[in-house]
Amino acid sequence: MPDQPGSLSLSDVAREAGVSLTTASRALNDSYGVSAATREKVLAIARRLDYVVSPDAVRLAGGRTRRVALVVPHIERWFFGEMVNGIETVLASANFDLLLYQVGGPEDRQDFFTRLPARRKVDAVVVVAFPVDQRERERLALMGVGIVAAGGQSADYPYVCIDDYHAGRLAVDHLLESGHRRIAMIAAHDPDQPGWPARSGRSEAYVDALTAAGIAVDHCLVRDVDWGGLNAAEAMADILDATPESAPTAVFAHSDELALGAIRTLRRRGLRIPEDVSVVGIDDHPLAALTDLTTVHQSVREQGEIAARLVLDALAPIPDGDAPTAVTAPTTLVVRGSTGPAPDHARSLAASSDDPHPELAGSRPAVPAHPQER
Amino acid sequence: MPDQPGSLSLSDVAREAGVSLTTASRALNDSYGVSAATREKVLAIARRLDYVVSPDAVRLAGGRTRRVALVVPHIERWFFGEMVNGIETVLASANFDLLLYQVGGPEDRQDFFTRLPARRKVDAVVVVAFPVDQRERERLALMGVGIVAAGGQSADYPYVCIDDYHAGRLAVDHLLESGHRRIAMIAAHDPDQPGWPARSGRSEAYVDALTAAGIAVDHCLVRDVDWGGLNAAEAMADILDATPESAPTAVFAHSDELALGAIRTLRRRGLRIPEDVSVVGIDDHPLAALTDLTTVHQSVREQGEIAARLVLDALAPIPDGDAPTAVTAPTTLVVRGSTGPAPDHARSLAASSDDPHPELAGSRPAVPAHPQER
DNA sequence: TCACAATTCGGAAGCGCTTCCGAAGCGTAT
DNA sequence: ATACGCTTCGGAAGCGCTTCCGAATTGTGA
Repeated sequence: MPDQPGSLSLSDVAREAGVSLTTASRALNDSYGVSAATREKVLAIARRLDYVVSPDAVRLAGGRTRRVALVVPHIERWFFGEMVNGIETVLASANFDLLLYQVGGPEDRQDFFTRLPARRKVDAVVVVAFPVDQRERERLALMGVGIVAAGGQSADYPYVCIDDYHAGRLAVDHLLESGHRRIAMIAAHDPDQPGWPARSGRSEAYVDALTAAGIAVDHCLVRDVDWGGLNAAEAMADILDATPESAPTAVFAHSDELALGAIRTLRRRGLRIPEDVSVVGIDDHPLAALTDLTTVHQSVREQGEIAARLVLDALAPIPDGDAPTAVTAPTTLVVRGSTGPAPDHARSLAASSDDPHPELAGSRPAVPAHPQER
Repeated sequence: MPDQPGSLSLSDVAREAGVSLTTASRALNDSYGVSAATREKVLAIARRLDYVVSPDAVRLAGGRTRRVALVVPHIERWFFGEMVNGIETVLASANFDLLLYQVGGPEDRQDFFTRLPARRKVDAVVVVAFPVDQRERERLALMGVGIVAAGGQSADYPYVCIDDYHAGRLAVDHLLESGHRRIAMIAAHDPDQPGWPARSGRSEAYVDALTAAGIAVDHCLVRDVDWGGLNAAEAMADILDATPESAPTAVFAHSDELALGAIRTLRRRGLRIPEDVSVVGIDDHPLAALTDLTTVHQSVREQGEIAARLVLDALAPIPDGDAPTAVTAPTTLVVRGSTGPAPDHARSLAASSDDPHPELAGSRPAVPAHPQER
């Protein structure tokens, strides 16, 4: 069976150009050992005939595949999509193809690492935001290709990620500086991703920041939920229920999506944001801007681009010794309308133990805090 | 250069098993012309040696690539991510690999269709939610492989999509039934996707629904913006500014993200949702549930799965004549908290021409309309 | 003018696999 | 016992390309 209907081969081009297969090949690649004249002739013919090499043949004959595998948990989630976006952009412009492997649930995962479907198919693999354990690392090694981690730290591979601790501090310190003392935290772990370390960096930041401010962490204010806004909403309700007399005046969510969930619950309880409680997330999800959410910005797309460059470096014929092997992307606090100063009475609370927000039920709506709105 | 470091070839397996290359190959595939005994032996050896075929060699020798190209505009957007998710899931379980091509802006597009980077690399291509024009269709045809369209209607290829007109009617009729007469519409077109027809189906529905209700469409209430929540927010402000004495009591947004943008503007203007104005979107984006947005649900993931099945059908050795060539996925109205009955005075308006919402500036916040909250 | 080097090119092997076709090996009917 | 058919297997060609190595051509210095 021919390579593909309608495709012609290099030998066709060679014949047409009146040169040998060898020369044609060289004209198309090497460009050494071929005179400029013949090279031009071959190229012209190739173009005229609309010739396209067969990547499989190239590969078989000893070349690289020019393919890289992308292993990503949930392509439909903004974070991963954005990451893939960045990776695709630079890899595509370097003429690499992307093989997408979605490895979500535990079965997927099991299957992926045992079958190793990308084996013999790619020059490198980038693992997006997801921790690989020892056993999985060994399987991956079997592929015999370079590996880079994007969106997560890794001791074993070159990686790009943010400093989760720093991001957490930015968020929590912002709350602290606004006078908040009772700060809740909603952390999340992906149920499919046991032991994702990123979260713990953010949690650590929370603990440290409070401690540094002389505040004891109250475990009634902390929840760790499965990923998802709805779960965060529940967690928020939980926290509120657990602290009827000492509700938090602020909440630090590990991600914007969680923050949005928390906000829903707060609103439904008649609490105003930010007058009654401030909320801060992490990510700067596009919807954060839309919902006026204060957050910690990270450029996921750029991280993707960097990851791709890490791949390219690793694949370079003469590995660049100076090429970075680990880069941490910057994060910055973006203050929007969901955070504000702590309610006055909350500062001098601790004595009165009745409903801290007796006036809320009938309170007036938030004054539009955005005079700049067009 | 060997196929890949550490990989052994079929001939290694054959030698080890004491059979010929031919037999080994047959044992691994055909399973015909080989006795059960030898087949088992070969399979056992292959397993023991951890043998993996070289897909490139297979391909070269005449097989299929078992790869399909995915052409998608913006992988980071929920809709596309979800679609890819669905496609990946079924294609992966059919042992196909996915080549991802992100074709966003016009340059990308130009480049993709002229270079045709997927040429000679795949057995089929699925074009996600994006209209290909005549010239592009011709280029695509050059690839000589099957093509299916996902998330958009196409006269030329098998496709799966929703009935945009129907979805639009569901949304607008819902508004109408709630007594709204002044209904704004925020449509969006992707600046990178000239002439996306989906939108027009939704717009048509708007016009038809109003007409059927005996309402003339007021162009002051309609805006067509570039894709994005922020743009929708601006459009909403525009509409409000343009109709100081006859503000809409409802808005129909072509997508949830647009709806969220509109909501932001409404809230900042001190308007309550749904007491003062109702908002309905389309998609049932995960955040719609979180933000209590009434919307028209579509299962994008399922559409992806269906698209993948269309691909599989097209690739089947004996094409199934009964296989569907076009399927439209169902849509259903999901009523949440962002829509409600039209304000009383709006129904008998038309006479008084002063500010229709004089009391809004100091109005009370929305009563939590969700007693079911956990 | 001749020897020799550099340049430009072609022959052929081989990458890992599938598959056509023919060769054994075996059983059964005559 | 001979002939024939079926099953099981191997040889070898070929998929489209790269690359080693040697041949032909051209140019250079003496």
